[in-house]
Amino acid sequence: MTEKTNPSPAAIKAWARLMRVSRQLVERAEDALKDSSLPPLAWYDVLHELAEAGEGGLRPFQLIERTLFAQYNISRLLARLEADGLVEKLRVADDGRGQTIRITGKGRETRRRMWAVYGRSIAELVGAKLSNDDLDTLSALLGRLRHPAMPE
Amino acid sequence: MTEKTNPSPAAIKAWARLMRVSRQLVERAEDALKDSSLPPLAWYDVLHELAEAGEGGLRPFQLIERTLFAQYNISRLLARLEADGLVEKLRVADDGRGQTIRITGKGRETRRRMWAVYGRSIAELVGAKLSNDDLDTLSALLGRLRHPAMPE
DNA sequence: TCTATATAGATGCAATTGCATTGATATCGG
DNA sequence: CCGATATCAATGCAATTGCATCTATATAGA
Repeated sequence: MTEKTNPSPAAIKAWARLMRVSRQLVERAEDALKDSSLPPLAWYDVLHELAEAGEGGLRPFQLIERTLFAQYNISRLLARLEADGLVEKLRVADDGRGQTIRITGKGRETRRRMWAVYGRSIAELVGAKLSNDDLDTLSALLGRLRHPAMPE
Repeated sequence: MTEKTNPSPAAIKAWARLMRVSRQLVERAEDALKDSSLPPLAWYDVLHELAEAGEGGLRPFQLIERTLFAQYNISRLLARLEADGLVEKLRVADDGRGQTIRITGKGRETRRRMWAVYGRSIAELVGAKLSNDDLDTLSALLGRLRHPAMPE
């Protein structure tokens, strides 16, 4: 009987901090983007993955794996990105069900402008608050909370 | 010129981990509640604050301060909680604009049943992954990322 | 007191999310 | 090759969120 069902005070506190801080940081980063009339973070996440993927693009299900967004969410987010001309959908030869999503020049440009704001938020909200050593410690601790199947 | 506008690699990594891990943990906790046919985490947050507040209850704006939910969000969440009989709204004597929200017996019971599931999630997702020392370290690091005006 | 401004909370409407399901192709077992 | 099952992606519909605004009361200042 090793299964713990009641969390320790230390676990509860760490959980509460994690919930609060992450929510607040997201909110502040979103606000910064809005203040610059830029799209929300979710768009950045997708554009970032697609930019890294290069000309080969990515299949929607690969984006789902990388971003943790729900399937229907990616489906509609891609529709919006396509409507804005930030990505293009390409039929893929070897799988009639699927498609490949590729970032466009305009998409790269939008991502670049978002990063100018988003990166500054990260620098201010995290980089300016902890030393690099502490940041590494934090990354390591968070890494141990990942689900086994989680990427990166 | 001390203002950093570009985040260090360590800051980017910590940010990315924080975003990913927190999203994933929330999702897993929400799933656990759903699997038990219980309301979402947001309800727990509010019921928890109200339970701690006791019979005196809390004003909606106090809930906003404590939970970080948006004003319109609290307004409608409270309407749902009231419709379910989990809280009651009381006119407050000294401020005609406001009201006081008090948790009901049914609300306390619902909170209790939610905690049975939520607490187990915390134990499994966090408590079982890190030692108490590491949890304390994590809490301390996250604490330094809080916005100055953030409660707790 | 009277007007201007601030605060508490609700709400109309548009956008997004969540859920369940569907349509379409792929793959597997016999 | 054929039917059963699995995978990829889209979508109808309900619920929630976000934004802007609105109503009502409180407070501050002339």
